Amino acid sequence: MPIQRYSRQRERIYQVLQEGRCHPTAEMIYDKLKPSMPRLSLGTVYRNLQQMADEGYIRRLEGPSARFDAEVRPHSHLYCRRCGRMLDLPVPYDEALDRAAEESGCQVERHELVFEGICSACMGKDRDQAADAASDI
Amino acid sequence: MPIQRYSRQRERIYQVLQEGRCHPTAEMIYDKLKPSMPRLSLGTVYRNLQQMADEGYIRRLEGPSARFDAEVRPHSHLYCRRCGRMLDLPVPYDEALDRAAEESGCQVERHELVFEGICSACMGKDRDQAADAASDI
DNA sequence: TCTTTAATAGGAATTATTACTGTTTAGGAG
DNA sequence: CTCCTAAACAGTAATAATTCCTATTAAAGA
Repeated sequence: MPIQRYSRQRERIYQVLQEGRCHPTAEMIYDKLKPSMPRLSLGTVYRNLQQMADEGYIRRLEGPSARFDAEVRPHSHLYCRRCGRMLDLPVPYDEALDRAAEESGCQVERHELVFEGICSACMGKDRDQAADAASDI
Repeated sequence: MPIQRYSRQRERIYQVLQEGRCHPTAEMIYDKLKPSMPRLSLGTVYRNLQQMADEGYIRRLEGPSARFDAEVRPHSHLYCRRCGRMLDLPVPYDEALDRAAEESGCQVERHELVFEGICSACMGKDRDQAADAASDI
């Protein structure tokens, strides 16, 4: 995991993530490691998770803060990583997905489908300023 | 919208949600209404959004706090509303969904599929204590 | 071993959200 | 129409989640 430098803390954090299948929060990881690493700080956990997520070694689930929608009917969303907006997408709700998920013994009421990418508006801007294409917002 | 009682504040909050297609955060709604409702408080916005979401008049997107996963390969999740856990689900990643989403002119890199329901473990508990079935945790 | 600088610890600061308390008001009874 | 009561509000305090800041520690190349 060649991020920049090896660190005991990051290694242990990654271990915790690999061991349990529970998608722990930063705080859960902190609590788990604290006993064996008394000097560990919560900031370190957050920083390393962020870093590993940026590098693609782990995945970060869910967005930053809750958002709301007046449209109750299920529909999917696009999170534009360029402008940060959350847009509606006309991808139809596929109930078959729910039934497929229930194969594993759970009971599904609904699902949320969030795409990540660049919205059409931002794609347009890109075309105008092709020089920016390499920049990493 | 027969929640309990009519309130000007709730009406206006709902209006904002219907007008803009931007899935505003609670604070964005507050900022938008504050000029015309100088005594509006942020707590009122949060409370009414929560209330309307509970009643099903609006939808709340995204979960409570960020979680992390050591599994980088795309896979879907089940949020169990009973025990609050986020579990992996063996529903295969469907790249066709990304292509379908791009019909609208955006560029999609990946998607996140989160199911909501009751996990198999909690389903088991239900069977044991059928009396609780009616309770609303 | 020494040096350089990324990474850490610890705590302060920020942001998002909920909870609490006293005041206002919707809406039904008289 | 006026009065009453509980629901909803405003304002503020409290909590939770996350990031930022500064001095210190330590990885790893010379």
